[in-house]
Amino acid sequence: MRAPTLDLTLLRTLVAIADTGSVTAAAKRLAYTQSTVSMQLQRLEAQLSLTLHEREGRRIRFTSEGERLLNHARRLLALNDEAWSDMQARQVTGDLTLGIPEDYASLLPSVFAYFHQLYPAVGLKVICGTSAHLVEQVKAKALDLALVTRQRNSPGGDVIRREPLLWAVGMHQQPLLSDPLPLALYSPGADVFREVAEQALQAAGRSWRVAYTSQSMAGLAPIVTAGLAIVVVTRSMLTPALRPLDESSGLPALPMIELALHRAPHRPSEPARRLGELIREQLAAPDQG
Amino acid sequence: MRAPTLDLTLLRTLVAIADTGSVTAAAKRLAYTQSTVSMQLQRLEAQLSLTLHEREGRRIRFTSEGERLLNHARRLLALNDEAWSDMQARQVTGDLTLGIPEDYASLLPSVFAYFHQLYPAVGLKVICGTSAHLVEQVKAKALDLALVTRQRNSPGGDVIRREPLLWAVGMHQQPLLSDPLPLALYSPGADVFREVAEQALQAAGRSWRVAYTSQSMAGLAPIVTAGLAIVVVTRSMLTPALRPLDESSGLPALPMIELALHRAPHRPSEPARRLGELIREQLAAPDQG
DNA sequence: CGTTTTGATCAAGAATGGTGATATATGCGT
DNA sequence: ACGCATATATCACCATTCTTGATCAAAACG
Repeated sequence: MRAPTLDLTLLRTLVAIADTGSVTAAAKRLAYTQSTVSMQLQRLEAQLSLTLHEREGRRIRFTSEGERLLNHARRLLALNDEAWSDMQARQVTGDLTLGIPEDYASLLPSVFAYFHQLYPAVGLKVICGTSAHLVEQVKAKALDLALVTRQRNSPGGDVIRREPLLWAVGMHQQPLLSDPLPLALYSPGADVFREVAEQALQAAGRSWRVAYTSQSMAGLAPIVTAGLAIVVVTRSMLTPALRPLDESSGLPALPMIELALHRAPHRPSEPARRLGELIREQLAAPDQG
Repeated sequence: MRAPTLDLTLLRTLVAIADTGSVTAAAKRLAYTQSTVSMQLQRLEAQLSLTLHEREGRRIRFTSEGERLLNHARRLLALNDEAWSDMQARQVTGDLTLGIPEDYASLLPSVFAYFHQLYPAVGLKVICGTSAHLVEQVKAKALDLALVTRQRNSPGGDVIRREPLLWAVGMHQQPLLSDPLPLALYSPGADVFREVAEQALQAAGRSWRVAYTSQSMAGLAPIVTAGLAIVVVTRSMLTPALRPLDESSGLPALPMIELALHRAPHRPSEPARRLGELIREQLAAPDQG
């Protein structure tokens, strides 16, 4: 007496029939013939010695046993698919270099951790640089992927996420709304942040001066928290030391910027595809209003 | 490209190999030949294009992929087995009569609910009576099962559970320890409770009188809660209106009684077997100290 | 009504899975 | 070191199972 074991293939067929509502459609979806699906359904019923379906005219109706088995089947298949893709993921090997602007680093550690869990055999290297520079390196195939602020003049890549730009000032400082406005600028979007800010101010009839510049937010932090200038940041770059300014500050609204993922021009390696998908999934959700 | 589906049969042998630590032992357990199990393992590896095991000498070692798949396999098989037995349970049909002493009814409603969930197609009838009477009816095949207090003179049945007997008195009453002790007796154990109580009192050199009798605890409740007599109950029969008396009351300790399940003498019907097993499982745990 | 679509059934061929026999390797005792 | 006992891998063969294309019946549709 051997242990009773369900055939997941048959359960998948059952689910397909339920989803599509017809044997023929299920066959099409599963790339079987109609007769195969018909017989699979019978086989399943025979194995369980149960009646799973009835017909009223042409339409199929599942018995209560059928419905019940469908529940089991869906759970079982979900687990199967998860197991399968997990096992396959462990086979993905190779090396992979991703470029990001230094100031986006805070966005990604959880993604890296998850990626390493899924693909432990992939050697992932991350390098930092300005968006413009990274895009060049991707084109030169020095990088597999780069997650950058989308440049006006290099519109390639897929938009992963839109983020609002904000004016921000040191947490305990009053906004410095003097004229000209003292700006601190840095590089994550290379010139994008600067262009955007200057356009907005110009349109609002404000004058400004670039009081400080730096390669990264880290370099500007002391100046900004000291209240000597205001910066432009994305929402995800806000730290406890920064306070965003809303419309009541009188500063012009800023447009959204786009995070774009650039892929090397040749056919992407499997690891690169996977990481790309993961980044898209993980970063897609928030802030696209 | 068809949806990738694991073969649960192969996963089961994988688990068997892991459990037993050897291909041959796994084959024995699963009633396959050794060669079959060996090939099944290879087939599994081939389907996943993965190496799941290595050998060090004779001993088998699973690779990290193998271990990982084992986790998936165990979960998948657990779900499979649950699904299978659930589906099979729905096929169990028939009628079934269970006898219980009225005062055990409180013990069983959750069991009945669970039973009905598992075996919705079984018509379950419950009848009440004294333990002695129920045992007779089982012998006469008028009942399929009876859960009774085990009688000294009818020792059949399987012991499901042992329960301590307790002296109890109305919640707000002082114990009536007058001499002779006024007892209220009723029938769940037919004469068992009475015999046991009287023996204990006699051994302790106490005198007593049977102040009240009734067919069920319900009939005695007013008298006991009024403080006119003390009763003997099992722990599971305690209600908020009853207060158990411990050794400090000076009453002699009472022995345990046994709950026994009697089955009709002919081969039990499938529903009867199932309910019997369920009762055993559900009632087995507590109070056997 | 005739037409079309859908599902069931059947026979046949292909593919898969299990078995026994056999070869090979490992561990163990003398 | 040698041989024996036990475990595993491999192979060819056979039985069973699975899929398919063809065919038929029944239902929907106009």
